[in-house]
Amino acid sequence: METQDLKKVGLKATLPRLRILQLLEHSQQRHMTAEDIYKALLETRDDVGLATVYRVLTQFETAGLVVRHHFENGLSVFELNEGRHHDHLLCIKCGQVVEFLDNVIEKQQCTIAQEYGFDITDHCLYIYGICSNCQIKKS
Amino acid sequence: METQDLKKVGLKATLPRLRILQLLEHSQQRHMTAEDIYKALLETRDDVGLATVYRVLTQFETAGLVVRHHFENGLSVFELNEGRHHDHLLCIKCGQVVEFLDNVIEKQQCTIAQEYGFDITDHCLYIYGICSNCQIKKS
DNA sequence: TAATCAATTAATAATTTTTTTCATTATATC
DNA sequence: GATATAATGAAAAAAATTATTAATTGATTA
Repeated sequence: METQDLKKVGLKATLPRLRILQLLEHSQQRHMTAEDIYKALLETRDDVGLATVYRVLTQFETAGLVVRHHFENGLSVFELNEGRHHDHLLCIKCGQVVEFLDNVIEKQQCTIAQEYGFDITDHCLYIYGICSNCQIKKS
Repeated sequence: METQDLKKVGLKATLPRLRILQLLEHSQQRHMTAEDIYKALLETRDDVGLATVYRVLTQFETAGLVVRHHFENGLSVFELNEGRHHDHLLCIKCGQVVEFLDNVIEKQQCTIAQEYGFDITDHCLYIYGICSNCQIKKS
């Protein structure tokens, strides 16, 4: 149950936190902006302030429940952290997001970091393109 | 001369545009925020409004003179586009930025895009870590 | 189960980053 | 050099995010 997930990371199980966590778990979109979440909660009559959404998401991030990304439009999007790291492939037409993990790339990143004497802490790779669907319907 | 570079892409050679272009070409930092540029111009008494800086950078971006990045703090940074694509390695302590290009990774990205039926248009890879300098002085 | 207390929230204000508007000024062309 | 047009600066507006504060909620204890 979500209440336990929150307790585990030292956060009180409050209504806003539960709702946001549930939303991230069950929403169609895996990747949501703070605004997305705020609106979704309004629709289900769970009136949670936008400031609270931001605050909770930041708490979730530091607690490791959630991962924050900056896709190239400059907006922050959040996704549930389900343990397994992955990178992203994004359609610039429809916004579809595909997650993938590739060993060749993962390894090569370590090699590169080493080469430059860096102690790697994190990385993110975004590939932008046009998905097969959007290729068909010519704009 | 920079005047020609601007004309070539269909932009009038105005003072603000020349100054910003020159700054990007000759500054120590290759990667600057709009604010950075604004401040640098103030220091040299070239009074260019912040709004103009943003406007010009956006024009430069669409003209292909400049590339815009969103590093993981969410800020936009701009760098001169000198033709050769590259990825970035960033020190999270001192902010140092290293540019690199790796064929293994480049090729693998195409392979992945293909695999998912995407027609790849662009990509960016940011590796975050601690540079050798910052590793020595323990925080 | 009620009382207590610290943590959390909503609401609002404040910040930060970026974009727009519009009157004024500069640029390129003739 | 005069003129038409495009670009600028300043200020205001928008958009995104963070901080403040008084009031409420959830957890704990009696």
